[in-house]
Amino acid sequence: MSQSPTEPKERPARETRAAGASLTTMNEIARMAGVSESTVSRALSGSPLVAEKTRERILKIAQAANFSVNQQARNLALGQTRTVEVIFPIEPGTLQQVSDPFFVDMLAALTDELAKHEYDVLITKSTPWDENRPGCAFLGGRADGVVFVGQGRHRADIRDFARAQKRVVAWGAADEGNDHCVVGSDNIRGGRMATEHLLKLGRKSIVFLGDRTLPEIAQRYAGYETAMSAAGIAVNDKLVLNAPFDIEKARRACEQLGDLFPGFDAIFAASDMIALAAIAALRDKGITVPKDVSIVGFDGIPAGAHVNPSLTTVNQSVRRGGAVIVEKMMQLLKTGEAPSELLPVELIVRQSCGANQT
Amino acid sequence: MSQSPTEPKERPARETRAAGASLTTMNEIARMAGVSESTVSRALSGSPLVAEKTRERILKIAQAANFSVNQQARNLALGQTRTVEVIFPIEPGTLQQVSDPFFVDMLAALTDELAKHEYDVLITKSTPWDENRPGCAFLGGRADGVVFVGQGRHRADIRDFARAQKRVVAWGAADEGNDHCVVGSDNIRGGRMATEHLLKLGRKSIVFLGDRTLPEIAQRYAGYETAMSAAGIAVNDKLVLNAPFDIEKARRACEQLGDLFPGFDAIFAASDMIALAAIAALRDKGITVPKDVSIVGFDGIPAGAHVNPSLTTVNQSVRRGGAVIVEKMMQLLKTGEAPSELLPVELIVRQSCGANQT
DNA sequence: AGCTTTTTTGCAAGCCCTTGCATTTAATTT
DNA sequence: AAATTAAATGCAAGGGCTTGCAAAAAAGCT
Repeated sequence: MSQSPTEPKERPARETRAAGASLTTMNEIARMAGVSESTVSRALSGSPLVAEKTRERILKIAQAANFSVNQQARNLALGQTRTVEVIFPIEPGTLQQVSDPFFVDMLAALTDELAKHEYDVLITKSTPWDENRPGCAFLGGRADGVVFVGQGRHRADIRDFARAQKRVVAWGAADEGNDHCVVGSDNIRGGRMATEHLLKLGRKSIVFLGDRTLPEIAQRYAGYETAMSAAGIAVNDKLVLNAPFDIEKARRACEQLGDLFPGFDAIFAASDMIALAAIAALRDKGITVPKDVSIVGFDGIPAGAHVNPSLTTVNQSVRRGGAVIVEKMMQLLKTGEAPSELLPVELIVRQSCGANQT
Repeated sequence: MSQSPTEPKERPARETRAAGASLTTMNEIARMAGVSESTVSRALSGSPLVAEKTRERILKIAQAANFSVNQQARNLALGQTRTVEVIFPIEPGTLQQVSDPFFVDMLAALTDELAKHEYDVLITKSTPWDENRPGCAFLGGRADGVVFVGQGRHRADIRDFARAQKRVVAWGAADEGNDHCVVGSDNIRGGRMATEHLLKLGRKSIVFLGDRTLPEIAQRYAGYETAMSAAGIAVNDKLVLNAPFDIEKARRACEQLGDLFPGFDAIFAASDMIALAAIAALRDKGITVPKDVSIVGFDGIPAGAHVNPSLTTVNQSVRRGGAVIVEKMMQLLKTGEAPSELLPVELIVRQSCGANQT
């Protein structure tokens, strides 16, 4: 029995189906239910175009067959992904910095908020402008938008990227140059609050500890500077020290504090982890916090309340930040644009500044 | 000019293309290059079936058009996703617990390792057996496999899930009952090491602090028990205290320690965060660590080295754990099975146990 | 130049869904 | 009961890509 040559020959189905994945397809469900694929699709997606009786029957069958629709195919058909990519643009090689509890909290917040909108979260370390890894998932059509958690040194890159690809929201320091959406804490104000608090406690020689090449930190520094000059105190360059985020490196950077002492009586640390490192370094030299030196940190990490001395800090509500970022993203996805937003910060006074001696 | 009715009518293309997404399709590139879609596909994927000259031409055009292939479509065609879902099966509502630096480090490790294999990472909070959120992405065909970071109270659920869906790797306490792949630290050994260390320092009344309903913690407790009875000391039930992971709650749980004192002279805390909370709680009562009470924690969080007193702890290499998990997952994806593995732990002696008085 | 062999290309089916429109079936109306 | 309207279903095209196989083009031989 030879088939006519124009008739397509039966081809053995490629055996590609992943072992654990949904074994059934809509097609099979349709066959089982004795209806067309379209009806199954509509039944499952709650379309009013299908009779209630039919829907129930199909639902039952689908359930029994342990079926769940293939989102990949569904999204392709719908021209969406229901996924947002979250990028941590940090130095390649080490993700250690992420240890900073800030990142987790942010990630948790983003995950929660996006889940509310039924969006998935795709995590990436490689940045889109990374030479070696050509594309981020967003560009590969695997995400509807991108969130940059922190702009770090990549501010210009992010700006360019955002300009080309729309649908970008970044956490960090807003900047007139951007026309993309940036959500961030009011770092300037936070820096000022911290510094003013130290000044109010009678401290005069305040060390600034942080990497000012990072825009967020630069802003915190700006606040510091403002407060100092408002108090009529000239900033002493010797007291402005570079300290990286990574706690190990920060600890090493803080070693020089010993030599400086007693040239200063307070520290404003650009992050809580840095504050922790500084306290440890001072302790090594026999310098006591807050007796000899007052310290204020920045971030409000949970552990800050439980260390000794407990950390006075400028708290940024990461939870809130995540919520706002997602809000902006949704707006962006819907309307095509979203304005930047600055989030308020608050000073949490605990022991390390010396205001509360317990 | 009327069209014949059998001829499909021109239909306006649905305008679904996301604004920022790859604007071009292979089709367009093909047209630009004057070749067929297949040739473009082959050219871009490095097939040897295409002439080098043609490939270069196409590559150039694609580059100029800022084209990148739509992974969603590609993966659909290939019957894969190149994505692994990472689930944190923690109590719904709060992801706060994730603040525990352990989770971030783990996530970082997983992301890094999976990236090496060119896999993406999808984060989920909702578990597959969650009533309200019917399916995890894996079941929706959006991932090739699932990693559970911690089994928590869901051990049975995870076991069932793993049995039904293959391609599951879990971090946590291995168990004879499982036939799925579990990677975890040697918690029993770690618990024993910590306890033995305290005993060696001459401590006798050792508090165990942790939630033994969690299998990982139960194992750490088992190690504690073993060490105690090996030393000929009966475990005093009054000294076994329930403390949750969350640092705030742990702190509250630790408040009762004050009343117990001086009924004990050491603490083995099931996690570093709990240890931190305990130290803070003791300090409130005027009890000093390590003078009055020795403490050993578990995890090896980075900040542990920099707090006061610095934490003696059982360190588990999360980095290593992540690498092994991914290794297992790859094996699972390839061969369909992978054996469980137990990872070694090490004791890091610092100040909180009193062995090192600086 | 004519034929065989090897390279390159293109065709079209398939991955698993969604959805506009035509068609069938059921419910109403006169 | 016939005609009209409404409700439920199916058909087939389409989303952007891959790939087996057939067809075309180029290369190698005699």
